[in-house]
Amino acid sequence: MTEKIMARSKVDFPPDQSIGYLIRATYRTYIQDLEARLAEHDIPIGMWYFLRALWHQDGVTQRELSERVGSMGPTTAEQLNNIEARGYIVRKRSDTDRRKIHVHLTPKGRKLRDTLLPLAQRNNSDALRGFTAAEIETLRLSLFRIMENFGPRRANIGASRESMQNGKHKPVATRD
Amino acid sequence: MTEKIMARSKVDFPPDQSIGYLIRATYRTYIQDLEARLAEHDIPIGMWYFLRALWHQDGVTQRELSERVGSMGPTTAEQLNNIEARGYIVRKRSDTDRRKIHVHLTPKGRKLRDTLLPLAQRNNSDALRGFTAAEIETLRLSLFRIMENFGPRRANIGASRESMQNGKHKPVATRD
DNA sequence: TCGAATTAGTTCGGAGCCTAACTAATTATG
DNA sequence: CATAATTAGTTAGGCTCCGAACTAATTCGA
Repeated sequence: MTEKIMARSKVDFPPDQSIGYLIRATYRTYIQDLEARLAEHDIPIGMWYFLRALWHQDGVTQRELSERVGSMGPTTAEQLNNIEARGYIVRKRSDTDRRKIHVHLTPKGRKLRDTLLPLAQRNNSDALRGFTAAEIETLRLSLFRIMENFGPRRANIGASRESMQNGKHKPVATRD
Repeated sequence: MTEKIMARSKVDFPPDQSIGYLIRATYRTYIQDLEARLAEHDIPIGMWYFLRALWHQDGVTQRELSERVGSMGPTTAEQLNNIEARGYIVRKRSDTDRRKIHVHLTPKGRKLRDTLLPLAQRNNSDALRGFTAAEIETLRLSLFRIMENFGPRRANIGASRESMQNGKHKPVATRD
């Protein structure tokens, strides 16, 4: 009764018409779903991205991991501490450049891949249930374009340009 | 040199081909951009969503705010504490139901709207630079469909169905 | 070659968000 | 009407993530 609806006053820009709002909401439903799936295997979401990157390529440095996962140094360090404590990885100082630390999966960590990677695939295909291949490609391109619009230098946080397998990716403002 | 590329072995599912990964990456670029814009006005991102919801409709309860923003009770409580401490809102226990607390903007809080809301609009239009209206609509529908796929009961976290102004929204699995 | 700049990683502190467990008020039910 | 179930909000604690400031190693340039 004390509610005042200001909606139509002056500038009306309801939250749910903002693309940022939608992206956030979509992200949250996605992440909560994934979190629940991983919880069944006792894997905190924070570890997930790093394990995933390591299954894809083993032995990379922490710096490279940060880039691939899209996280900052401290986050990477912390998660690697957790993952190491569980015995999924070992860290080896580089011989040629002693600043660098290479991260290697242990057999235990490597074994996880077979049980956990299908989770990501199911999560993925569940998300896209009912989408045609063309719709998926359109969506992917749109997300790429948004990332590039937000900050060209950041557009490769989540995925590298060349990952668009069939180079249909329209190069938007490549910023030489 | 100690790197082993496992990419092509067995199940190859590179991170950047996962839609979840792309959504996460897009969300992160978006949120970091918004965070930076808000920082110039000394508004932490955590407050933003609640202020935004209150500018849209004032005097709602904390419960309603939680629903609109898509956050859980404790998050709402904490952010409202912060916002209240800054003098942007006051909380009033309901007379008719003393469990409820209605949240009201102060003049100070209301005034913020004029300076801050345009930020959201700029953030929005920057994100979508180069998109046609049709492309935007397609993207919005895709995000809605993903949310519904992840969990029908959650699909209204970020935006209510009727917010799709021109009812083109294909009702996917409306759950009776 | 030696000091400055850069690079890799860590430590610290804090923001944001959640779940679990709680209190208080209201509503439903026998 | 009394008790149980539900609803609104809070408190406590944990996970995720980041920026700032730091150490150590390497590279650059005068």
